[in-house]
Amino acid sequence: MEIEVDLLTKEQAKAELQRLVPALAAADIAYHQKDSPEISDAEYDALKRRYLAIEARFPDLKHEDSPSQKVGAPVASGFSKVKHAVAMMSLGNAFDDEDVFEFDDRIRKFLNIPAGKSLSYTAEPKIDGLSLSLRYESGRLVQAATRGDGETGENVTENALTVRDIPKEISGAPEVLEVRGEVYMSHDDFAQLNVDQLANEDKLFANPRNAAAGSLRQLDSGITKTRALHFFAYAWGELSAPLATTQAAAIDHLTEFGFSTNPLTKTCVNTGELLEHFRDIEAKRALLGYDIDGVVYKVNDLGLQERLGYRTNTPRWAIAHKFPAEMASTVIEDIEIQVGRTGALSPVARLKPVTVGGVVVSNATLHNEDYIAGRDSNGQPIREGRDIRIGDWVTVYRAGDVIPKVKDVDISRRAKDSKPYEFPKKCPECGSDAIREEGEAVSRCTGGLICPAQAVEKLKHFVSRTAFNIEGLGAKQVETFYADGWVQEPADIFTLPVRYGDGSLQQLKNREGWGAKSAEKLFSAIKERQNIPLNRLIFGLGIRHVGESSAMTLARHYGSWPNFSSAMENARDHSGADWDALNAIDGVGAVMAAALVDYFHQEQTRAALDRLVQHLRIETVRPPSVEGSKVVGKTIVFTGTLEKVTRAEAKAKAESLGAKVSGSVSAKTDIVVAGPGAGSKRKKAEELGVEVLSEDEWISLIA
DNA sequence: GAGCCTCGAGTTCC
DNA sequence: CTCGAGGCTC
Repeated sequence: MEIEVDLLTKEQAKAELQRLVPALAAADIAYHQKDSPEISDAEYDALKRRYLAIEARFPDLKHEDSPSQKVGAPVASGFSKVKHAVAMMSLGNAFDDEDVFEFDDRIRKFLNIPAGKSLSYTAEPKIDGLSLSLRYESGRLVQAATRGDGETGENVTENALTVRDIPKEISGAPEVLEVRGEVYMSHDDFAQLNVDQLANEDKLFANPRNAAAGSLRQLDSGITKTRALHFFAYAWGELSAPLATTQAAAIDHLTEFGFSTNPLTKTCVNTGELLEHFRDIEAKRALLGYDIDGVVYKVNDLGLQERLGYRTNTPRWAIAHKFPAEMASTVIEDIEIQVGRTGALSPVARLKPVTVGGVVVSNATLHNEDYIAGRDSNGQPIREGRDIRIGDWVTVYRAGDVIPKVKDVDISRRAKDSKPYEFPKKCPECGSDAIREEGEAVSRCTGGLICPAQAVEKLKHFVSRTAFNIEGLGAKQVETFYADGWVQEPADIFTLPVRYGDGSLQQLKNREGWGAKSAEKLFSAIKERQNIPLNRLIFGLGIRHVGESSAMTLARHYGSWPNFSSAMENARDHSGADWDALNAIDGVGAVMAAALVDYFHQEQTRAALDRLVQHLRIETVRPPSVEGSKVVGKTIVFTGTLEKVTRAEAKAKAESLGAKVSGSVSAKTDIVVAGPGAGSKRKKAEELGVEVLSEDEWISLIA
């Protein structure tokens, strides 16, 4: 008899994983390579489910060749997936000097460093290539992974081994060292490559970055080897021992290990020096021989970096100062309206194709009605109030070097008979009224699920990578399946194999792009996702105002589906204990609470939900298991003046240890941390018998 | 009630 | 990546 996963001790879990990994591997080989399964699908599924459940509960026991790392993928992308031990984050951006000053101010505020006191940074060119994480164990390169979405990348080890700048072995480094940097191609090598491509009648690369990315992601590492790729190291991920105490010294160590590091890396003692170095690099830009798109600034002291920590997607201690974007002129040929999953009507400009920053751009977002009219949401003029019309000549650029945007309109070239663009009052997809609520910027189609555009977009969201992530069922497939009447709502996805059985396999096979293999894969992917973590389910429903992050908050708070759904039902009148509890969750306000509760209460959405959940086994979610933390789940109130750290820092730290930080003392408060000057809150805490700690006591508690 | 910060939703191109 | 809106802090 198996023990419930939830009741396993860590030792038991470890032993069981050791048993499950080879069993699953053997079954995999038997199934895929010998084509003769040795265990039934049901048995295999049960093993795998148990494996994943154990792994989910004890993430640090994750086995190197865990089956969870092999789910789907290999055939679709050709590369296996790699979960980064330390996430590869993106950077915040600065577009002008003012943004750089604000960056410095923010950091000083957070760390409580007065303006007079020196705070040094490193500054280095931001290479326009693709980031790569190299893992060294005992000095040997064991794995190279692309950034991917930051959490999970692709395993490109074979290809990385062919890049000359990447050492295969290093000495003097910590036992485990993940080196991060940028793979890029020089202008000369890029030009030569395109000459060769032309000679071989292969397609040309648009720019060096695409060429580098294309070269590194070759399935045949023999091809990668012929491409002149280079690598600059500038950061690190997992480390078994610290490299240094400052960013600059750590980079020096990377150089000593044998990595190329950028020669224009400089330590600056203030923002003035940062900007000076920025202009210096900008002046040298054209002579470097490789593409850069800005300069990266990082707080030099690694201890301070650690204190600053991370926001959801970016570190607080670094920023990318971008060069001004390249501009181009073109004509707006048409303005079309797209309908999103929430019914939002978004205008998109169809442009006469034009090259901007090495890429041909033919569409640009126009955001909303006001943006076209030349106003921002406060009615303030943008583009000096010039509106955008079909037929206008406009300047476009790629915001952050990615998203095309319309910068300005050339009124002098406007046709005499041109008329202002009239924003539609009806949904172009279903003809329902489009309503713009008072005080809102977007118009929304009122058709709900009657509107095919909304229905399809909701389905796309449901299957998307961050929601149900059903391999083999992407946006394209959802569109055809919807058009064919196969899938109208999420529940239909799970009845697909049942309703059509082998017949649907036959139908799928007859479709273009579908073979027996991919059809089987799709059905097994669907089956696999009948086990779904609560947070992914909540997010996948696509309830307005409930995104990935809020879904996680809710899942952690309620833990299980029965808990969550009954609370939503009980709160249906927007009152009562469950309603109050919902509103009391940190990050949930009245708007989100109403959206959630109404979703469960409204007949249509509720019925679709009931149809869906009967196919699912919803996995419980627990708050982050913060090993050794003594404050998990505790509610902390900080009051008075904190002397060692700032308020923001204390809050971030407490939350990272699984505590909830609140502003006022109540019976639910567990600990009040009181600095000098604490008054009424301290008194109230004492009255309520809540534990009161000094700042020093708090620090030793969490040490 | 204003002002910050974070998140959600929508978007492009390879 | 950007903008707008929601949530929280001051």
